[in-house]
Amino acid sequence: MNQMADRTYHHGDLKAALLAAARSIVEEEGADAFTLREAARRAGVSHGAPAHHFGDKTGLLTQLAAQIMNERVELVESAKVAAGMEPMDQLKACGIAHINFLISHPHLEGLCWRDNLINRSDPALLDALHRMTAGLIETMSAVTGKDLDPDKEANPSTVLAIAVVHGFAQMVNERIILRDVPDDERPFRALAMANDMLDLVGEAFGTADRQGA
Amino acid sequence: MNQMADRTYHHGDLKAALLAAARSIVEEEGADAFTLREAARRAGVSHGAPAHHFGDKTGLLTQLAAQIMNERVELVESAKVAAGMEPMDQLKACGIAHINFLISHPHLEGLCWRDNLINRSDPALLDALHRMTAGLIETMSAVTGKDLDPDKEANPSTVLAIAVVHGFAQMVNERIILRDVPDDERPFRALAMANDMLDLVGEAFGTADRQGA
DNA sequence: GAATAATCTAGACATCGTCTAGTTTGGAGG
DNA sequence: CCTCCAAACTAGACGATGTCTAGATTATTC
Repeated sequence: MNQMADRTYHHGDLKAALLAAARSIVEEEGADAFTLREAARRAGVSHGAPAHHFGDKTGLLTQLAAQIMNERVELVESAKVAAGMEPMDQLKACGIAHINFLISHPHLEGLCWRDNLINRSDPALLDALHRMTAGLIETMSAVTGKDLDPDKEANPSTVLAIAVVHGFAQMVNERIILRDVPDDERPFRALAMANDMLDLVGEAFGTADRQGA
Repeated sequence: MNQMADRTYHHGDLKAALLAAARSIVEEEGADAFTLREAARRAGVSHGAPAHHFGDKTGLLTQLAAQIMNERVELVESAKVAAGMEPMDQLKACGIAHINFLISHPHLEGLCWRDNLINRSDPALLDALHRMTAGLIETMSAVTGKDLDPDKEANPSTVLAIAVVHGFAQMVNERIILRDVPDDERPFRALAMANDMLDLVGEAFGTADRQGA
């Protein structure tokens, strides 16, 4: 083929190139628009090449999803550190950081929950998910004053926190709210709205430790 | 073909048969598993037949999605009526009804937000969505004592309510919580957890007229 | 420097959505 | 009752996709 004339038979770092191609496809056109053949085309290799590095389509997208999840966890952790020492400030910063990521990369986020496209049982993915919840529960322990088990997520406060963040992001991304706001204004408006909402939730957490667990 | 021997050339009510087939496919195997050809197979017609009634794949799934959305709205409205006159009771009943539907039919729910599979701008779909938010805002007006505009969704309380419900359902369906609970026990456990969570949220609404609900 | 493993190509196959041309049937108007 | 038209349906084709297989090319190791 012509397009491959200017490279050697062996690509060199095809694995990374395919992941990058996949990321741009998913980010621009959504997870459903991704095809192995298009990724191969963008990397300048034949349609069969990806199989050698990732096995199949699911394998490639699973690695991409793990990459994305870890990026998100790190962004949230940074925001938490930057928020100072006050637990409630940290919690809110985490919430805003999550929402900011989710509405900034809706398609990448969407990939991470698609059972038919990725392997949700992949160790790297489970690990990233665990890091995410553990970090939140740690913060939540400080806020409520209770010593919550980082390996157990099932207390009402923690569940509420995750639900609010994910639900809000979904509402923005699915255009359930802010439907008519121009695109360049949406992130700002969404974050402002998230701010108001999280303040409201904060009142619930303030009362949480008065009741039994 | 053999399977079509026992019916006339004209099916009679192919449109309904295809919608029913589509529903069972989506419900059992998820929206991604749906194919026009399989739906046609289940209805006992050729693979080209669906086009005449729905145009294309998106057309069929869009009609199915509208059907599902309307079912959900009606279930929630029933629950609200059954909850009595107390606004806070009504609000909680709505939340539980939403969550109950969402975790009972995760795949059907999933279909309703898939941009690549359905036409989110379809009038019937938009109408169902509007009915859903309007009903909630009505209830929310009674709870907060404020006269909220049913055509505007953007006040913190309402946003929080929708976010919590959708977020919680997503957490259950995506196995972020209750991952190791056996399937037959999950709905019960999930609803109990939803109950606790919604009680917590109730405090955030600052209901002055709340009386030991 | 040769043997072996890794990497990549190229073609095949089944399946999918959609298009087109042709066949069957129900029903309206005479 | 008959004719004729439009709606309903069939059947084959096309391009695209994921995956498999056999073979070609290159890196690496001994």
